[in-house]
Amino acid sequence: MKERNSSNPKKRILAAAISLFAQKGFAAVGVREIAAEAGVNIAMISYYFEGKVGILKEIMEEFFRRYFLVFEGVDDESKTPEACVRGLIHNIVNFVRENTELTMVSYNELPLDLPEIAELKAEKIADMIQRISGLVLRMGLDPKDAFLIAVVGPSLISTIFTNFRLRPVMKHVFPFKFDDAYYERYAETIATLFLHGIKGLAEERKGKKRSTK
Amino acid sequence: MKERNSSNPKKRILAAAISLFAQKGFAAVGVREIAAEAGVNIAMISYYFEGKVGILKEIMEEFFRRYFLVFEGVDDESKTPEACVRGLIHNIVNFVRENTELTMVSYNELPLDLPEIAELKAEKIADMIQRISGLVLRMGLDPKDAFLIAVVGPSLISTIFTNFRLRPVMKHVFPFKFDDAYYERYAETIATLFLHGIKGLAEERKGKKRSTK
Amino acid sequence: MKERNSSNPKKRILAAAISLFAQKGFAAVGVREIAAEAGVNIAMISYYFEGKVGILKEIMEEFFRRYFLVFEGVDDESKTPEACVRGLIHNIVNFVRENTELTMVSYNELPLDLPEIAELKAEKIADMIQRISGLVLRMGLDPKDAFLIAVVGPSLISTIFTNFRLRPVMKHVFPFKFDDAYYERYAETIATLFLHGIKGLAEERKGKKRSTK
Amino acid sequence: MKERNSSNPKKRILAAAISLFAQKGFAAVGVREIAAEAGVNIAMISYYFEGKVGILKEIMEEFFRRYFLVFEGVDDESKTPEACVRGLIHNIVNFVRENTELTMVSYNELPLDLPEIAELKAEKIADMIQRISGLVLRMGLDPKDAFLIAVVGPSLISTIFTNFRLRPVMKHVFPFKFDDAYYERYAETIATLFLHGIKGLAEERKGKKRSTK
DNA sequence: CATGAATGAGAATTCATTCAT
DNA sequence: AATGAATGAATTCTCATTCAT
Repeated sequence: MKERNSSNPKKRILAAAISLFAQKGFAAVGVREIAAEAGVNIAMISYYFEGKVGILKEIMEEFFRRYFLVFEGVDDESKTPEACVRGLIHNIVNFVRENTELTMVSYNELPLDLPEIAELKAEKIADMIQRISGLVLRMGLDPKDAFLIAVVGPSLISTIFTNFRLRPVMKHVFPFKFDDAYYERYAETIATLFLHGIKGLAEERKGKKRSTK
Repeated sequence: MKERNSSNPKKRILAAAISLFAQKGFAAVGVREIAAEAGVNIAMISYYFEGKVGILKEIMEEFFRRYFLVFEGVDDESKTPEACVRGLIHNIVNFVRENTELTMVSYNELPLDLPEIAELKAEKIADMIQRISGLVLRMGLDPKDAFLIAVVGPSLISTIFTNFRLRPVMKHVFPFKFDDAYYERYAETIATLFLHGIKGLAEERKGKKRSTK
Repeated sequence: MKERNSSNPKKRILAAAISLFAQKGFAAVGVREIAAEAGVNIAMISYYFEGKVGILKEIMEEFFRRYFLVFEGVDDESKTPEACVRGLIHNIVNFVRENTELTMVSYNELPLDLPEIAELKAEKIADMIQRISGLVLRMGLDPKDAFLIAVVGPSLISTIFTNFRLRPVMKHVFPFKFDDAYYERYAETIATLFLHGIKGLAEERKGKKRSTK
Repeated sequence: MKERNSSNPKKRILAAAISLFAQKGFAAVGVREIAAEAGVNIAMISYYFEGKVGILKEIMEEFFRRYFLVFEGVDDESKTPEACVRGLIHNIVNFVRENTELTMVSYNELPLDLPEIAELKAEKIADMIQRISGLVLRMGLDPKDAFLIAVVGPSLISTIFTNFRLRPVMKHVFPFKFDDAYYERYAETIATLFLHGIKGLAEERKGKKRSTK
């Protein structure tokens, strides 16, 4: 992903930081460590990023920039809702697969209180929620039912992200081969899980409405 | 939960640390900050916990100790599998609700590479997986299908935990009142979501088996 | 020597301190370490010795008290000077052998600037020099020749003490068995070395005096 | 020796450390004290030496580097053994005179157990013993008699080193003027002492051999 | 652009000592 | 006589940043 051996020092710093942040968390990594890993002088970090948090900002912006692309073109009117959801899930799985460390850095830091990035986070999160909600709507849930949307959307995302997030501690317990076949089957499985789940929710909802009439 | 105004200094340190770690992450919190928040001398941290990581260790051990209790008595033979799962989900939601910060500290640090707690994590994770898997089995999935179990179990847990984990950034977007009614409905909702989802997976599985015969 | 398993806590502290100071030097040993080694509560050190330096003071006083006994009764008029010197050297070797750690602690700290024990050191050193000088005199050197006495006395002492002092680093280079036979031969050897050396000095001295007449 | 007012911060740190270590011992000196004495920022100590023991390592390496030079060219075949020994003793006395603090720091720390420098010490000691032994051999002792060599060599060295080592506590007792004349006479005196002593040992040895035949 | 040196604040930890019990 | 808790200062070391070159 990020070229670690690039001749571009800024890219090397970014690549080193992503790798180290993903492994240890932002706060636990020092600039000296990043500079050493990137093969760059320490002063270059302030020069290019105006400090350590500057790196994190660029990382998170890059993450959301790429992440949002996943939602482009998914909501295709010509396809059935089910096909849309299956396609989206495949795309997200593939996205995280191809941007694992970038995603983990951003996802791990999301709930932590770091004043310097609070604004950035708020802005991106609002954007993100809007996109995922739009899609869940198409899957048969009543648009007026914000609650279900607010439950199902994050549940789907957290399911996928957490699969990667806890990989380091889980891999010793679940000895799967994480190859193309695994991810193909994984995406299919959670698509089935959520599509049936959503259908169940929608039916139950209808039943309730009728009974309350 | 943890008494912040306890006369017991060790408990005060633990309470202060849990709160600060949950807010900023373990690495971003200093011992001076903890000591100040707990109203104790800095040296007391080494005295009681033998260093900063000692606090985290006790926190994680306490988390898992309490967390494992949730699974006790859930697998009741006299109840239907559906009732068991609904009960478990309620219990987990209530557990996280009552131990939010404790849970978040442990859950946030889980994927981060902190050598001093690697062993502790590995041990607890293995235990945890075993318990959750046992329950998923009862819900109608074929015991031989380790893959589905390895997908559904973590998906359920991550859904609940992430609901709390991303609360700080989400609360501005979803302006619900997080009261008893909310949590009641939340637990019911994801119970329905997963029960229908699992049923869907089980049926699809049967269909495949038959077609491959 | 010092009973490590004594029921007397003060003696246990002293024994532990002597051992640790001898190994690492006074400044490098902490009171907690001493207390742990002695199996005693930390507060007992202040209670019995009024602080860490108090232990060192008692150690040095004990060392000099025992060391001075070696010189008692050595200067026997009925024996030849040579016999006196040989006897003294044997006694010193045996003394250091039986009080190795006690001696090393005191001897190692001797040149270091520790204000609290400066007075103690000055007092004991003056006493010590007087005793050794008296003996060197009997060995044939002119009493008026303070210079020779000031050279030979310390040379003899430093030879013996350093043999023990550098034992830890030397033992890998000189693989002797440090048994009774070794020490017997060692004492004989340096007695011969110094007796012949002193005789040589005395003769040269006479020659010079004559030539300057 | 070490320029204390050098513009080179590393040299200033080294000079300050040597002076303070010689006075109080390695363990009793803090890095803050060294930094203050050297007029540099505390962080520079880690920057240049990677910690406090790093300073000691460089000091000891520098000591041995210089000390070994003293033995170069001493073993001159064209001179009598006596002349060689007298020359060596002069050289050692002059060396310690010109490198007093450097020597004292190294010599004082030699027997103390400091794990970080254990390897360095072992290596240098082995080297040192070899050099001194080679010279003692030339003085008439039987090369097969390792015991005598192991006694006489260290005795000579410890005599000279201890003369400097105990200077601080001795100077009040022996009110000599420590000028060129003193050191000249001092070197001559111990040369005579050891040359006659060794001759005595060699003769006695021969006598024993004959009597055992 | 890039570097090595330098800074001052802050990190975690340990120190010897004292206190109430 | 003895303890465990507690203190405040001091320990070494590392932090992110900046500067002159």
